[in-house]
Amino acid sequence: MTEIKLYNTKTRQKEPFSPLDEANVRMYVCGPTVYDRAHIGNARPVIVFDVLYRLLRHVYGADHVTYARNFTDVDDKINARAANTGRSIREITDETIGWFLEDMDALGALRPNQAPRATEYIDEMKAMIAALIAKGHAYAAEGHVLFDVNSYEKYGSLSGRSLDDMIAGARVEIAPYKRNPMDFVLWKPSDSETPGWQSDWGYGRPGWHIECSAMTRALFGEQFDIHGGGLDLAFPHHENEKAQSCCTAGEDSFAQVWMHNEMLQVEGKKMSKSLGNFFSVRELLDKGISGEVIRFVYLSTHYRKPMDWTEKKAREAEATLRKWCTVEGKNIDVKPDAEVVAALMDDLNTSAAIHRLEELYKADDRDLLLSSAKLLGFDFAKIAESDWARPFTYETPTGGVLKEGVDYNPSASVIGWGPISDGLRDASLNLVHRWLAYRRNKDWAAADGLKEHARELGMSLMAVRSPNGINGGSAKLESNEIDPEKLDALK
RNA sequence: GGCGAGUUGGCGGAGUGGUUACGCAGCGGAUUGCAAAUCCGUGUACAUGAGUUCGAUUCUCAUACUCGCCUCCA
Repeated sequence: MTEIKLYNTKTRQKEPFSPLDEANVRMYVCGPTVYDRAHIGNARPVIVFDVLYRLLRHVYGADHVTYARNFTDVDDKINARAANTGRSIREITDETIGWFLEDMDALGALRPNQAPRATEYIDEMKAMIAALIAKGHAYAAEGHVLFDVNSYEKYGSLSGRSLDDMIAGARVEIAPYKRNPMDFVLWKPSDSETPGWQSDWGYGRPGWHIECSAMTRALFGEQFDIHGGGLDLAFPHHENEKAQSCCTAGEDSFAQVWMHNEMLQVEGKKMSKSLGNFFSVRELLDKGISGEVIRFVYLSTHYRKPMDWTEKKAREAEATLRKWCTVEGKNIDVKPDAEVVAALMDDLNTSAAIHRLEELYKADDRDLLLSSAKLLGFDFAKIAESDWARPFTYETPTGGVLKEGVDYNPSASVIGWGPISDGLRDASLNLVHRWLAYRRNKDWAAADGLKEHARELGMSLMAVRSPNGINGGSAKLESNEIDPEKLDALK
């Protein structure tokens, strides 16, 4: 068996993946802070690591992979949202978690085995903070507990930074109680307005980074295999997680492989609220762009390259998926194509895997196409049932000559995507017949005029040959929202 | 200011020390009243300069440009 190779941020190279325990491969991915709808950038790690999860399950067996993704449900953004809306924190976080799962389901992402919430692991965090203090890696000051970066020699090694460089150009918070400007908060004081827990260092709440260290410890133990997340988390979040964990359990502890997906842009620009190109997964779905199309666009770019979300890519992805989903296959138990698997094993080369799907499509190997697509998280059978991917065609019976040289009964058809109203169908078929009548009379000007007007409404008229040689016609609808009365009014 | 990534044909996007994916668009032909659809055919691209090499788009160095992170952010 070929081995999986993954790019490890820690070593800056692609290396063979060998799990600590093949019977229980453990992967942890940083999940969202739950205060608002997931934006499309949030979806990238979800989709990327979903593919990895599927691949690991394929290689090691579905029962031998544990995937955990947390919800950060204690955070100042959440507090602010609660203060602004007057709603309780729990209400906000519960609702947001529901949205998140719903939206990610739509993208075809499998749910992780574990979805720990930070607030359920406060005791573990406190224990870890206490351990760090005991070992001299952290200190309490003015109600805060801070991690002492100078106490960890390898601080900065994950993200490739040195303390001196960072301090030199730093934009860090200078606080009087910090020994080093880069020291980061493990615990901070809460007042009556903010959520908090009693601790040895006073009433307070955890800093952001400690939750991942504490939760992986609780769920996975001191060591686990893969830790994933967006590249923006590499520093400071992951650097700090690593420092916390390694200072309590040794340099070999915590994640063996660190993986980071590159960022996402929109139409060539950084997605930001100020540019107005900031939108949520839900907004995309509501616009009629299906989750599978979104997934396809994401997977056509390698995860370690910046990905540009564009309308054009979405349209192309939709066309491709429609094309592939027309294939019928029954035997979904067939093993996925070896080349698709090999592409994924090569540091998740999803783009190459998709290329291979195109070849399988062209080779007309339907079972293999379906089973391989499934490994990428596409269920073609299901997609084929969805409105956007389901073609509709209505055909009148094949035409015939009723009276030689005088009467025609040409066949007419209407084709398009998704559901169509009877009114639109009938109006379309009528229009086809009128067009065919002009053609029969060789009134090309009238025929072409009608065709042009129909095109303006979103309908393409095409001549087709019936098997018996009699010309028929077909109307292709670009949209099923065309007003039938407007079609009837066309001359 | 610090750190990092990238620059491939019209667009998107893999990949390789010598045989140069693939998709979309385009072009030519068949076909068509004209089209559409379909079928057949078609593209020698790898930022710039230098170096290593028998040979580099692929390795090394420099330059330019783009982008990201360092601040809540995946």
